[in-house]
Amino acid sequence: MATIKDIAKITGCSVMTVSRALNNPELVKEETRKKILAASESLGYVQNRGARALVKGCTFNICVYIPASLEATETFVAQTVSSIGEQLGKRGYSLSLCRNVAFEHHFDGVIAVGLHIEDEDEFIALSKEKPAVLYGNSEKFTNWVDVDNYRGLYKITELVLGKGHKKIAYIGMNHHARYVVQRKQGFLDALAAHSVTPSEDMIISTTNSEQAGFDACERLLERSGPTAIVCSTDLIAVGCMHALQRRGISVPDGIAVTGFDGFGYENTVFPKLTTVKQPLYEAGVRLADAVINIINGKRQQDGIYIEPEIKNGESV
Amino acid sequence: MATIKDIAKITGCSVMTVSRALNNPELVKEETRKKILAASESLGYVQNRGARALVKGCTFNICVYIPASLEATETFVAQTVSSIGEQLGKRGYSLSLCRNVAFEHHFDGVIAVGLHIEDEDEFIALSKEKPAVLYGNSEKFTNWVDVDNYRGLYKITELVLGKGHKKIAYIGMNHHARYVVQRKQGFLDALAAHSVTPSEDMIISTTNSEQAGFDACERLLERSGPTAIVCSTDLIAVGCMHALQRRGISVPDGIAVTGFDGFGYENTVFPKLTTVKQPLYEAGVRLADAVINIINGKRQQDGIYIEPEIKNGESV
DNA sequence: ACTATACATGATAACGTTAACATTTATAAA
DNA sequence: TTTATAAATGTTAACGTTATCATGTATAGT
Repeated sequence: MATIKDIAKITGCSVMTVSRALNNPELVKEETRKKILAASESLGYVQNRGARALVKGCTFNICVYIPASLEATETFVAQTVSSIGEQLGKRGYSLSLCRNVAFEHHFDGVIAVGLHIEDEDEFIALSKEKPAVLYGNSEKFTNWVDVDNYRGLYKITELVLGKGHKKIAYIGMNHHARYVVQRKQGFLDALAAHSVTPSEDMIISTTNSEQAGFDACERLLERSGPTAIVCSTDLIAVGCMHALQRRGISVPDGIAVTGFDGFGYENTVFPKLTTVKQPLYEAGVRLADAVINIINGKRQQDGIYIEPEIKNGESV
Repeated sequence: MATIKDIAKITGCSVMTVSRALNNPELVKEETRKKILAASESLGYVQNRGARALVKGCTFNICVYIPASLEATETFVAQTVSSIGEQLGKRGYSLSLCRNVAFEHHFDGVIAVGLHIEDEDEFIALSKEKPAVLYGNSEKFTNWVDVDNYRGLYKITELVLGKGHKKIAYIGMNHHARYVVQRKQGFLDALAAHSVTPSEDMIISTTNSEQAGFDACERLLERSGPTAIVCSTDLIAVGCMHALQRRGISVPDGIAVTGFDGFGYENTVFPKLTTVKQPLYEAGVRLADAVINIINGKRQQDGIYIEPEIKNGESV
């Protein structure tokens, strides 16, 4: 592998001039600079990040932390990681995936994906020492990027309301996470804004699975008579649609159904599910940019909400 | 950040002894070693990979190459990347995602995911200089890891045959990739092994989408009368099932359907789709291990086929 | 006790790069 | 011209680690 020494030898100038020509070209006379750039090109020179990191005191490596409880291959995790990786690559950074809080690598910054609420304080402590960005919103900490789950559900609920529905059920999730609360609140606030009073027995909390959606839907059909079911995830919505189909209730004419996520499942049901698409790609880009910006001395940012878009199917 | 110099100062020995205690503990007297390890622990020492890389002449960074034509967020790509990342992390390596052939980072090895056949030669040339592993099989190159698409389709076709089906249709793909051919061949060979002659008009090639599956199924129903449809992907299978449902043909009693991929869509149809699950997690682990093994001087390996498992639904 | 060997540790230089300061060369001001 | 200033380039040391060679200290064999 060619080094700046090789370039210096060829061009007859010092390594320092070569270093300058490559990193601060404005400090080098045009003639010299051209000569050096040409030599660099012809040798296929690639900067040795290890050496640069050593003297600069940074690593050009970003740690992506994912709690052990989340599978690396889960759609949400995988797509976010891959998107972060792409953006980091573009900006000259590499990525180390960490599955436990004992960080074994040196890194210039951390991105936490799917952080548990219990681990938030520890993460905040870490952020005092290193640039750290959180995927997911937080009240204790401003440095985060998140999909606006509240707005997403608000928007899709408005869409449902716009079709004239008044008896709207909600199938939410029952685990302890901020987005669970926020999605539900988006639903409730949209109803309130349109002066629709939600009835207690039309709001269900369950786990995020097709089966749970199926069961919840059955319960809804037995005890209440909704004309629309707003689901907090696509998996739940898919379960719902099967339950409806099984009873011969057509969608959307009998009952309208909506989802949330847009990971692909929305296309596999008939009719296609109207859902809110999580902009995971954009989230990855924003997360990567956010850490790098902080590393480069930009002030810690305020939380960024990415507004998700509605993906129209034919289920409303 | 603590360095081995700090540890040396505390323990009163030389940096070299510290380095040895951490990397080749058997070369250091137990008493000294314990003292050093304790100091290392208490200082929260983490090895500086940049410095180590510099003197060792390697980077502890692996390049993951994905052609620009593939989205980083595509399920297949994202899950593979994330899984590779996890395994690399475990083994002390970081990862740089590259979207073009001009590698801008130093790296110890490359993993190519979704390499185009046209780019194979270039990749082989690269593999002469650096450890390189290909995801996907190749005839020109032994260093690959792949899901055994042939076996997967062979197995699921046998499953269908085992239920007594003789008139079995196949909906394959029409783009230029080895796995496309291999899946189809798996289907054909399984039929041949059971002395079933495939009829020309029951073999269709189309694109990988729900709509394409739907259309292909309609065509099949009009001109031939299959009792089972083996699909080359889950998306296609899902399209098929909708077409059947639309015509009131029950699955599997009217017509049996199978898929391939297992990315989650198999659970979103009713009845659940019987499919072949691509072991993407395992593939990622094997790919990461393969590069690292080559880096560590193990002989270039022979191609590894990972046998995919059938995931039983209720569609056969 | 005295060498020969194994074991344990230390000193030095090197990896490729850049920061900090030093020097040279060119340009402008007097 | 001379001096002051700016522009361009060079020298040296340092970042944290390990390879290599050198040295010191036990242990065993005679």
